Amino acid sequence: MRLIVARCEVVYTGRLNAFLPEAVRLLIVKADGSVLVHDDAGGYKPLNWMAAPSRIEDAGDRLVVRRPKTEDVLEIRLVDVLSDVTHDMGESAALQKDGVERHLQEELAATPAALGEGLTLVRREWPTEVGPVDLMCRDGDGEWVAVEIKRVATIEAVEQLMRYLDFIRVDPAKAGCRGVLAAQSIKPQAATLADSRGIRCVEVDLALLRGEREPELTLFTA
Amino acid sequence: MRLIVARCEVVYTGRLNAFLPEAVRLLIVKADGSVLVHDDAGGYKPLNWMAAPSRIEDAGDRLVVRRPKTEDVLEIRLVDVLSDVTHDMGESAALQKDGVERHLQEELAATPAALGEGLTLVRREWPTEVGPVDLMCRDGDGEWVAVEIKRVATIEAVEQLMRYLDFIRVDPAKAGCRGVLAAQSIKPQAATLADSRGIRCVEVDLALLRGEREPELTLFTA
DNA sequence: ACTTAGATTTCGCCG
DNA sequence: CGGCGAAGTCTAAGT
Repeated sequence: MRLIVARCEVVYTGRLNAFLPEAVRLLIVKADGSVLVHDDAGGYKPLNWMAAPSRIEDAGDRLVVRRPKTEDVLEIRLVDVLSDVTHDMGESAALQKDGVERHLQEELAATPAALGEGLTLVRREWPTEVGPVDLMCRDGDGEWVAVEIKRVATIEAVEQLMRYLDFIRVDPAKAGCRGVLAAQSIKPQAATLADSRGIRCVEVDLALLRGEREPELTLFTA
Repeated sequence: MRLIVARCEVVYTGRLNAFLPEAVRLLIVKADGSVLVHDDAGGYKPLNWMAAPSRIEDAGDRLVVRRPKTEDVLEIRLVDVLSDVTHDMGESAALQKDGVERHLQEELAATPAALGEGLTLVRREWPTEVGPVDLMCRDGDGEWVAVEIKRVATIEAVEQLMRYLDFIRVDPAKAGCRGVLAAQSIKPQAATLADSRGIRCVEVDLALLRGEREPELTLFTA
């Protein structure tokens, strides 16, 4: 990894055109060819960048980064190099995560009643012609219930569930299938659309779900 | 900006939990308190990070970054510091972009006739219950026309426009409202779906639109 | 290889 | 400040 701190000017042309006037910035050239231009503020997104794979042309006072097979070009004019060091970073190690949508699905699959009275799970990832439904359940009356799960539910989630329902209901045995949208957070306009489509919304909390199952678990471990 | 290259272990807890096993990585501490943990490969997204504003606790062999008012905590255990330098970056300079959807919308708002014979603009960002329509126009016969604008139009764009139309047409005065999808590039599947939904597709070219109005208006033609 | 959907999405605008 | 939509989205998984 090469780290350059320099007064520079940056031009990107490709899917759009972008220009950075002369200023002091951090340039990162990664081992795989990725190039990042960072400011001393702002979020994690670089001001400008080029993804790997790339071909880098280093003319000393000018770095030209091209992405093969595309029109993308990142051109960095180095006006004043304040620092230029290279580090060998050796072996890497992958990130481990917990708490993403899949985990919410696991908890709800284990406790479908949290989504409504008398709900029982039939299958996770129930396949339809347009993709898998997160949970397929039946309610106390034996009616089918398709559940779409999101961490944050937007209008897109409602449309996704509607697509599934359209195909599920083609089967006469499931013509009365209901839809439930479950999420940690549901956007108001998503709720509005869901309502107009006859889809019920349920806000759920992952920590709470895990906490609520704990007593049952202690019954067996005690 | 502080740049640390170190063998380290990183734990994030907040919206989810994430863990990075011990390895050599680049740590960036920006002037505004943002902290980024970068690997020597991969895109511009850090493996782990914390956005500003943050409070940083530096115990030498341990950096603890907290985000006030949230539960977010980023904890970095420094096992072996290979480099630790700080640079004063001085004044910043903002990024200038050209060619995004907004520019396309501006041009089409100024020249709605490019979308069809006799079209006149009524309003940009016309509000509906499920979001704003990019352009609301009327045609030569006085009929309403809702326009959705994209840089690249996919099936999603067609569904988005259909969503708007469903709500717009509830008003009897706009029951005959037509839909037009305008984009620099329209995916074949999107065009097919649009056709089946009675939505007209128009491919437009930003440079051409500008050329028709003011030949030398773009940022980087000089 | 291409498409689909998630993301600690981030970012910017507008209320 | 929150909601909504775009993004050079990126990225990983399934087909």
